Amino acid sequence: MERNLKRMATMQRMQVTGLELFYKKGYYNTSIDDILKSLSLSKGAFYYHFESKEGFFISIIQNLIQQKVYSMLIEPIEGQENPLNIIADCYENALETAEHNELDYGFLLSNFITEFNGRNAEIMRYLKDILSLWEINLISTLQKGKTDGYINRHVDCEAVATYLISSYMGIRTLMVEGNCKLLRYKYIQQLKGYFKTLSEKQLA
Amino acid sequence: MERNLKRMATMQRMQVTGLELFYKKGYYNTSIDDILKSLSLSKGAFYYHFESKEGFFISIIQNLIQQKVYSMLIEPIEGQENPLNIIADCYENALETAEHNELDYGFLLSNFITEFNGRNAEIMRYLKDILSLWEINLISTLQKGKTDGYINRHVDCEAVATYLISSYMGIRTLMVEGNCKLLRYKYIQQLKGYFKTLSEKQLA
DNA sequence: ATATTTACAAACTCATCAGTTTGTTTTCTA
DNA sequence: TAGAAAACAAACTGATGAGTTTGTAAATAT
Repeated sequence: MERNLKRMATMQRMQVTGLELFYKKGYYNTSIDDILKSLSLSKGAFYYHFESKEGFFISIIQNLIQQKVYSMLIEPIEGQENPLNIIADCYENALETAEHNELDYGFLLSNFITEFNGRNAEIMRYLKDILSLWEINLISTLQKGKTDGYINRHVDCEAVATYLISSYMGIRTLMVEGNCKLLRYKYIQQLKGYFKTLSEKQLA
Repeated sequence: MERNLKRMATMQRMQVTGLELFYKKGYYNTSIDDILKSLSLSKGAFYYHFESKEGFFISIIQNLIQQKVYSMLIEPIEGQENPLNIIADCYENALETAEHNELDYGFLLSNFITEFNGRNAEIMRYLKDILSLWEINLISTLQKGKTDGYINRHVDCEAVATYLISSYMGIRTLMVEGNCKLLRYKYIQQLKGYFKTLSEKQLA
């Protein structure tokens, strides 16, 4: 019993450190040795727990990235109030987190999609699945917003979801350089302006 | 005289093929040998013309990427008409190009910024400069739109420029997977809706 | 025509990396 | 408490990659 716990602990240590380094230096530019060195572990330990570098990364997607995207970007959006307000708050919150250099999992997703596109179809599948999950949830939240009278009935919810995800990824790419705080402010300001066009009671 | 011409031709062949492969497989995941093999050239040829892989890539930025971003995304925006319409057309045009898998240099920029962020400060500087050029041009075009009475005077042009660049990068990231044509349609549709909030004569 | 520079080719160096093998210690089990 | 399985460590393998060295044919200069 105790053994299984230790096993899980070691695996998770590797995954957490692995994700950190993959994020900082990129997957292809990070060696297994880099990860092991920063943990004072050996190759033997790694290949005892994981079958390959690719398998290791897939386990990171499933155990860390997917969960975090869900808890930071998907789950907070569900609610009874005006979805446009909730989404704006959620985005602002996520971008503020990103500002303090903590891991932003929405950005991670976009980062890795960029890195693996055309290079590893297997890993791309897993990443795209998370993206789809996010998209589907946005769409249904927006549609509920229609039913509840917050969003104009002529709005194309799928298009809005696409636009929301793309602009989020884009602003995060921009935030890697320059004044994050200012960028976040500008972005949220424009986002809210955009949301007004979707609102049921459009301003005159 | 003839010699210099040959020199330039060879260098350009390397740069064009290099960019193509760097784009497809990523910088760190593409070896000099990959490029040389597809050109039937040798290491000697490469290191005769370029001092290093990094120097080679910087020359690609300066000779190919910068020029193309300018000619595809910056220069077409200058004009006397309503800048919002021109920008929408320019974006639609660029996204249509991207759909047919031709090189989209705006996307290239965002791609490489993602890849080099935190990994190569030198190259990042060059990439960020191009981004700034784009941004500055967008801002001044939008401001001219104010003067000419196309854009509402309360609009924050810098914020709009940020929003425009970020959403473009984001939508291109999304377009690497799934239905490009549909994505483009949705995106342009929402963009135009957003533009209405910036317009001088707001719809009732 | 000869000497020299240019524009490469080919083979090599040295570091790194994913994955293997073998050996050792710790922990659980019977 | 012996033995077996688990959880590693350490050294190795084979491939690849950036950059170097050496050699050579053709173009150019003198």
